[in-house]
Amino acid sequence: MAPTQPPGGPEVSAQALTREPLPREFFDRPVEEVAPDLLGHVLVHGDVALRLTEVEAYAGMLDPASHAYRGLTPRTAVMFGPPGHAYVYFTYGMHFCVNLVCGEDGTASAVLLRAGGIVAGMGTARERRPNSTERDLARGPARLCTALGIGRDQNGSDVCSPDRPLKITAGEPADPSRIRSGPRTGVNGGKETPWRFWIDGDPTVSPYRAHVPRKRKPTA
DNA sequence: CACTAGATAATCT
DNA sequence: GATTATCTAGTGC
Repeated sequence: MAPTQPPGGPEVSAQALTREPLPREFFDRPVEEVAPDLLGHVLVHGDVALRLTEVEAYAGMLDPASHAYRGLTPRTAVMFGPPGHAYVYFTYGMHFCVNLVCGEDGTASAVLLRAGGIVAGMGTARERRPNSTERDLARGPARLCTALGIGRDQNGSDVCSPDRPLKITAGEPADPSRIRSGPRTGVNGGKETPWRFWIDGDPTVSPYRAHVPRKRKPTA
C-alpha cells in the first residue's frame, strides 16, 4: 500500500476541486455566526484546495479593528458590496491576505482566512513555498495566500460561483465540540471580542501572537 | 523553545 | 510621516 495519505485521502481531494460552492445565503448572516461555520470547509483556487482550520471575524463599520471602520475607501470597497466575494489586501509591503465578505449588502463585515491544511494540489503549493514544511504551507494568512496563489487579481472575485477559479466549496464541517475561540491575532483595537475561531488540536492552526507596536527605525 | 529586528509598500493622517 | 489583520532569519537558552 501507499504510505501515509493526507486526511480524507486522494478521492476526497479530487472531490474538493469539483464540488459545488457554498450557497450565497451561507454568507448572508452575522459575521460571528459565519466564521465558525466556515471551519472544515474547503477553499479552492485553480488546482489547489485548502481545508480551513482558523478564521477571524471583522464586523465592518462597527468594529475598530476592521479596515472598514473608517468608512468606504478604494481599498475597502469590496467589503461594502454583496456577501460571498473575496476581499484581498496587501500589507507589510510584501504580503496578501484574503477575507470573505459576510452579512447584508453594505454592512462591510468579513471573515479573514488565517490558516488551513492543503487537501489537493500539494505539488503546486510546495513549489510556491519551497522552504516550508507541509504543516506550515498555509499556517498563517499570508502563507495561505502564497500557497494558493491568491493576489490582487482575486480581489472582488465571487467565491459562490462554480465557474470561477477561486471558490469556497462544501467540506466536512468541523466537529462543534472541537471549535475554540479567543482574541484576534495582531490586532490593536477591539481586543475584548473573542472572534478568532479555530479547530482545537489541529497542527495547521497558527501560533497566537499578541499585537506589538513596531519600533521606529533607529536614528543613527 | 523565546525573543528580536528587519524587510518593504499601500493607505491614511 | 506613521501605521500596519505578517513572515523570516537570526541570536541565545
